[in-house]
Amino acid sequence: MTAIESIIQSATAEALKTLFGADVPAKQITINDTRKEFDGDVTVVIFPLLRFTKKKPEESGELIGAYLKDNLDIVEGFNVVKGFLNIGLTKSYWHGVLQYIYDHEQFAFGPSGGQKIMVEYSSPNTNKPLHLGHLRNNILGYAVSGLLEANGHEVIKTNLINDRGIHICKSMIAWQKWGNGETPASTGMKGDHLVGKYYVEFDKQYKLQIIQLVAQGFTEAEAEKQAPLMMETQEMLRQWEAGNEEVMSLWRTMNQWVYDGFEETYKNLGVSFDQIYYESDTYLIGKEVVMEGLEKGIFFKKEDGSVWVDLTDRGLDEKILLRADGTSVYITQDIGTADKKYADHHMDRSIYVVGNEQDYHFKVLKEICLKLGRKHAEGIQHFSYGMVDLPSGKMKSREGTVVDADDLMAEMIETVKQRTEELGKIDGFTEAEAEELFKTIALGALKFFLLRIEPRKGMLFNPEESIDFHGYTGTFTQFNYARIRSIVRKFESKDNIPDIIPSVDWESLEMELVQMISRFPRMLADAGEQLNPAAVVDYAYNLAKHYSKYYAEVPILGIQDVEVKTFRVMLSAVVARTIKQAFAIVGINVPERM
RNA sequence: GGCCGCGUAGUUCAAUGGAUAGAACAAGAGUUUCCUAAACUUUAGAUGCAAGUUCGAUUCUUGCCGUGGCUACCA
Repeated sequence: MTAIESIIQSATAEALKTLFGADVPAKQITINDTRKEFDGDVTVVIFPLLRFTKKKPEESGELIGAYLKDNLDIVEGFNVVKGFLNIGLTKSYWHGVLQYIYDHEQFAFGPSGGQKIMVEYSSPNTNKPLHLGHLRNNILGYAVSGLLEANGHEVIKTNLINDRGIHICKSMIAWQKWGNGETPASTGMKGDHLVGKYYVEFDKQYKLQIIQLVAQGFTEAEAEKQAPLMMETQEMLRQWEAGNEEVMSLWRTMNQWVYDGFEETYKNLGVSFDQIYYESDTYLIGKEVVMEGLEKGIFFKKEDGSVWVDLTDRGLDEKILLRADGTSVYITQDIGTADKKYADHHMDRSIYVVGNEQDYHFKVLKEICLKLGRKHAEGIQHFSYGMVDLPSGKMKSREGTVVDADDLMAEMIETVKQRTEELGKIDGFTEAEAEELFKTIALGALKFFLLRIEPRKGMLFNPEESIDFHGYTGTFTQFNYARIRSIVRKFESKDNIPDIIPSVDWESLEMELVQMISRFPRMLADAGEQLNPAAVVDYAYNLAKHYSKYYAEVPILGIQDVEVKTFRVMLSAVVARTIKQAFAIVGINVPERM
């Protein structure tokens, strides 16, 4: 089905050619949806065309409008307001659109055969559990992946686990000293939380040592370096790099606890990965690449033996790639991982879902890969999103204001349960069905809340608002889906839904709904191009909102006329399908009853 | 200091350079013999400041003010 936009664009270009002898590329012609307060369905913006028509806006509009009416049988009429040519399309055109959409369930999705795109998201450290910030990352990463798939791209979802380095050694040291052999099994604690507990314990004890040392006359900086705990941790890191079996064994054990914990969280969240990379596997590749660059003279060595890259010609600074002692820094492993990812998949693009605090890091990474002449360099794209703040301010682990991901999900489910029971919404549900409903609503609320804001922007997470069920929420959208399903079930219990949508007169709300649905493909394409799941969520909500008004004002099953009733049910079914599809793309489920 | 973002109703968010800047929450006033009231209707309320480009600027440019991030041999 050709989009109405391009039909009008081409015809307008044709009109300009015929009437004024002007060659204007069809795509340059601006087409808008006609604003509600004017008559018409689509609008051609005439102002930019005046230099071709050499006439006043009104006159130009009239001439082009007349041409379109004469040459396009789907044009029923037109009017010109200032520089805007509003075009009304025939009823039979819209009826045909609706029938087409009804028949083609996948009408909004892009054709397959797009690019091969890797999306890396989540990428946690293994020293503590996931928190609210990770939640935004995971939900965005999953949604962006779905959005790209919906646009016909092949997506490889990956997770790069940051499983080595000083942070995990801190948890290990603390567990050795004060853990008393605790395990997830012995404590009943989720593995990631158990390891996180010892990370916190380390920090506590470490601070005490610093205070003591400062009291003994050391400066703060000296104390931080010389605290026995820190010395021990650094020694452990050296032993890890040397492959000390005892250390490796503890490392493997504790990391496994964390992986098991993460897996549970991912499962509850409903996100997944096609491949998991571990930094412990890739950081050595990074070192090799750096040495390669050094040999080729792309990088240089300083007197102390550290290796650097000079990016001043690209407007950036010099950046260290290997420490003087030969150990790698953060970007070292990223260079290696980028190589490995490409060797594994040969993708066209590689998207990194990482917070905007690392904007500079990814600029540097891309420049380095470019300097190295890597084929994958151009395809590196940092999907940068803003931080999540709380009403009380920034989340700070030191001040214990971090919102834990598992706790948050559990609390939201509990709130949904209470509210749902109060409203008597689960009469006739089995216990399993009820549990599933609570989860669908709670996670829908959470995901909608995190996705509704444009990724680039920082966001405020207000716990009370996030679990609000009214207004601009996932719950409202789900509710309208469930209402439609209820109607369709009732209709189907008595009548069959035909293949052909009855041709009846439309209410204005029905016309609005059809037009909204017809914009689904364009919305998906735009959102996919801009990597903006917020647009998808916004679309689904708006469709639900319009339907809600329709539902309140227009009787559906209550109407006598069978044709009208059937039409309304079929239109409703298409609305429901669209809401479900839009939500599914960004990872939100919908309930059949609620 | 330098670099990169962001400033829109009381609040949280929208608006490919297009018409009278949209929602939601909160506040006020209403709606249920009828398909799920987790609903609907309705009132009031906003582009930080100053220039510039343009037929037209919330959008693009510059300056100022405010705010956040980066500016680690942390990740």
